Amino acid sequence: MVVATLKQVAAHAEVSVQTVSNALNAPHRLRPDTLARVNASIELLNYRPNRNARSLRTSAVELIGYCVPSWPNQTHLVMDQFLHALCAAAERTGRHILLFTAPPGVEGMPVYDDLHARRLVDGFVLSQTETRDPRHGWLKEKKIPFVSFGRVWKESTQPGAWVDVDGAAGSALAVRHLYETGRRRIAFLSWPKTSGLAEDRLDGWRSTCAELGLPTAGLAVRCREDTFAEGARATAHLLDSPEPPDGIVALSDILALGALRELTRRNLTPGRDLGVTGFDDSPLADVAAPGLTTLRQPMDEIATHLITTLTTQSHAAHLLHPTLVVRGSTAPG
Amino acid sequence: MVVATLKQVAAHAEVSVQTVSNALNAPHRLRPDTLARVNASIELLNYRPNRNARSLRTSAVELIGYCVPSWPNQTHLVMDQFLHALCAAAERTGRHILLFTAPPGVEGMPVYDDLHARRLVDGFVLSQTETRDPRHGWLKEKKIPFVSFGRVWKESTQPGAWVDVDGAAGSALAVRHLYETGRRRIAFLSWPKTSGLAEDRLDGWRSTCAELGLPTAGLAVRCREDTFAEGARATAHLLDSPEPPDGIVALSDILALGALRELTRRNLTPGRDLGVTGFDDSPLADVAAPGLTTLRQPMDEIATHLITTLTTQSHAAHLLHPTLVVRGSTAPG
DNA sequence: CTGAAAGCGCTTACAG
DNA sequence: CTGAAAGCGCTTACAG
Repeated sequence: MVVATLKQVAAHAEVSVQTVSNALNAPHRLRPDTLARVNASIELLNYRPNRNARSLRTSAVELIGYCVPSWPNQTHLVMDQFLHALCAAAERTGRHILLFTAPPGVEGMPVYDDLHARRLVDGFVLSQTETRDPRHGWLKEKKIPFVSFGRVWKESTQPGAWVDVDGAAGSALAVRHLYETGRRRIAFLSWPKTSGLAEDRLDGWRSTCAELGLPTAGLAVRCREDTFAEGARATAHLLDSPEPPDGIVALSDILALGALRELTRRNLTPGRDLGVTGFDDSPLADVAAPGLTTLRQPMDEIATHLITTLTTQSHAAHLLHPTLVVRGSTAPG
Repeated sequence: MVVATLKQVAAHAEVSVQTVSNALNAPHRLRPDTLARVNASIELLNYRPNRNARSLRTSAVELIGYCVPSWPNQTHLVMDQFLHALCAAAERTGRHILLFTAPPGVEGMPVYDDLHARRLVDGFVLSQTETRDPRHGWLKEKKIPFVSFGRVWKESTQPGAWVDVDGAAGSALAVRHLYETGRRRIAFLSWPKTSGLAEDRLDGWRSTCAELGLPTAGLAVRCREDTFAEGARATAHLLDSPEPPDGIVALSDILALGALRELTRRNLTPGRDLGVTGFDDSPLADVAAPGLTTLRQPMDEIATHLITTLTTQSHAAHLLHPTLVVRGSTAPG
């Protein structure tokens, strides 16, 4: 299919190519009648500006790189939600998302560098941020634009802009909700200490319990990995203790589902006998009987902040708040 | 960050830009010593070819468009697997995936057209193919390159190339596996008739049951939507019938999980009292107690075929085979 | 095997 | 308000 060029439109409208370019990029510079004539030609010839030519000239490709994560042991159940939100937010600014794969950590950085140097992307959205994530410093030093979904934890400052969801606030919402439904011994299912995300959410649980005068000693359990079996194992451990909990805040929907499974196995009814909450409002939450109360991340808000922060090259930091989606797993006890 | 250009490399190596370009794109044309000198300069100056300039000249962007799906009621639990495989396959040919959003059906076609006309992408990978999907014909008529993941069902021929997984073969694997573990009344949980995917898998169930001399009458249930609750409802209906089944092949992991829930609710043990299988090997399959036997789509193979078919512009059709992943839900009865 | 030149389709100062 | 010209960084026939 052959497409019209600026030159052809100019010839058709009997103006210079410059004027057609202005009609597109700075219409206020044209006299109304000229603009109308040019627009008519554009319409008639079904003209679409060649983005490569534009990018070559302006050295901006309007493409944002995003590394598609692949974890062997970790499932990303809300990735489709995130990607859709990110894509929609990018499109609202005339941009698009370019997907790529790269090894994790610093080993993947040459891939980022290459994509940027070859002008395939203007910058990057980072996610799956890890403790002392090496990517941020690396990109900053190379002066490659980026924004991070997730903080580099336990650092007062971190290189570059970031957007994140307040995990401690999430735990607080969960604990208070369980408290309001009558729970007084609320446990926490966590991940290994290496996860900053886990520490943040754990802190929220601990401080909120303290505020409400609830016990925490012996009620935090570390799971080895984010699996159903680990959630069940940790729950079994808690239930077998001398003073079992009546509420469980789990760090993820998967751990929470593991907890639900263990309850069911012991003929306990989630919601009635024990309140359970998860994190992320993944599709799982709706699938589990009797529905999992969970913390939803504001995906559209996250995506919008990521894109605007990246494209304005601001060094902003946005800490957003999750919301609690209440389902059967925390029916009043 | 300022990057070196071809011109600068040429000056440094004391050759013409043409020779540097050849060193990159047709190294065999250079004398070995010239090539070595040019490569040394490329290395030294850390030269990376500007892709926009290249694309402008060759009018190929090496980018493949993929529309990120968003369903209100349908969860796509293996999308991260699919996207990662697709991305990796594209990169093996020096290409990348560009993500975009578009309204479903024919209303979204102007978006596809625009992306192609503005040279943001060379072509498209279509997924979530629907019965009489209007996109295929539309793209073909516009001569926009594409390949479809999924057949336009119930048509002997369809516009363009496609790759798909044989759903009937999947059902056959599931039925035979259940048969081998002692099941003799195998039911099928389906979707509404509008889904070609559902009809394909249903047919496989029906014909394999016939081959094995198993009954099918009254054993196929249509679920209204792909939810946990619908799977449970259909299972309840089957279990309440005069002749309840001893095996269930579900059209999706979600329906299968619904079935498992209903079994558990009735104090039946999946695997022991009834065999249950799903489709897709989503993360759910590993999460459900006691593990869901399910049909895995060969993601890497799918992705590789999609990319090579699209980039070679062939009109190939590839029907791939799923594999059965056996877990506790079909433990011998 | 190597080089000079044209051109891909835009945008951007700069004149008029 | 409009236009002629240069140039973004490559590749591609075409000579030599």
